[in-house]
Amino acid sequence: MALEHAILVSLLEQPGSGYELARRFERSIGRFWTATHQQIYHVLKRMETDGWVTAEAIGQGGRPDKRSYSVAATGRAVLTTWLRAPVQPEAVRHELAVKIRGAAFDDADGRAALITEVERYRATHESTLERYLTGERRDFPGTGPLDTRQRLQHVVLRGGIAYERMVLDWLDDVLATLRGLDR
Amino acid sequence: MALEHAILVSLLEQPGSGYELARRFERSIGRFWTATHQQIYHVLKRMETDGWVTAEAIGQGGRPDKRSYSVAATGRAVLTTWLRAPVQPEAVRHELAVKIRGAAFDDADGRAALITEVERYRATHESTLERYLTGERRDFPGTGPLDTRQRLQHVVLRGGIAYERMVLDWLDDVLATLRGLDR
DNA sequence: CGTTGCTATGCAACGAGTTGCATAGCAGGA
DNA sequence: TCCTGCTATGCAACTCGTTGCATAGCAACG
Repeated sequence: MALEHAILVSLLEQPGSGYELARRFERSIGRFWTATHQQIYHVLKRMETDGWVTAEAIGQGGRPDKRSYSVAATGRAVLTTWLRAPVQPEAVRHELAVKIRGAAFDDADGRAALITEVERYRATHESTLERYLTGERRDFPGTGPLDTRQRLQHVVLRGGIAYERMVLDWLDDVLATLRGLDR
Repeated sequence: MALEHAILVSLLEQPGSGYELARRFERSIGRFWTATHQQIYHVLKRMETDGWVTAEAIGQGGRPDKRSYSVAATGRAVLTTWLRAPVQPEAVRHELAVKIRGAAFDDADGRAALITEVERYRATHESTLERYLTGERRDFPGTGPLDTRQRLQHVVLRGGIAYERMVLDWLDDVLATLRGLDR
């Protein structure tokens, strides 16, 4: 429903091929909107048919052609309309929370396994936070004024950083709680 | 893939009908796993066929029968296996973040509309936080010891509270940033 | 020289989840 | 009395998204 719009924003920031978009979704955009390359190719095809984007084939010698996409006037209009529409409430899916409540119906062994899992999970969030902070130091060193686009990118990144810090604090709380149960 | 497990946890906490489950998903469980009544009825049927849950028909005079579900031994075993499996990384879908980055490609009018939207969005999160805090005061007043289930429910609720507080802080940051652009 | 991995795109099949609609009786308010 | 809303379940059609697989050439490593 909204992958189209995430793609439009990404292509406005920088035109590119489906493959390049897929890589951006693994990095920058993927912080707040995930998508596989399949889904991206599929949606790009439809967007091209509907005239939201235009494609330019770029030959590259031996390799298969690259199709570089840019946003067309129709796509820009669609995006503007969407931007002014109400924000839909997010569909929350937090598997770990389900597991924690489920741990009440498992034994001490199961809870020990969950503690190990939470520690592993915590480590991935810790490295995510590191990555965000590295990116922030690189892109927003605080020297010189920022334009509109950069200021908006920065505030979204700050959201990601705040989220990761909150998660890490909560996971410490979870670990302390789990460890306090079987003792 | 994991709605089954959320249902199993909810039914272990308290057996009930599809309708009752749907209402729980609007309230308690829905904090970290959303589902419509359609999806719940569908999955319950399959779980019954697979022997994960058993249903008991409860006649209610004139009204259609209620089918109250309980977790069977197979279902408990399935849940235990799942609880010990690695936690899958969450698929993030944060529409507002896409809109904020997209606002760089809209004009001042569009950004003014976005500010209004963010304010409305902020108000819904504020009332969500209020609801959580009210529930916390009611269910965990701090008098007397808690059993395992309650302690786990409380730590999940604390996660929800921390999340809402983080969101509110971030939305203030977003509003300040948006207001700083066109001035 | 073979294996691995990267760029680059795509099909086919499936599973997950939403939306609209339908039924049916009861309770309560305008 | 009519309308709204709640309990209680379900079908049908659709969209969204994932998974597995396939192709194809090139570069780098051992």
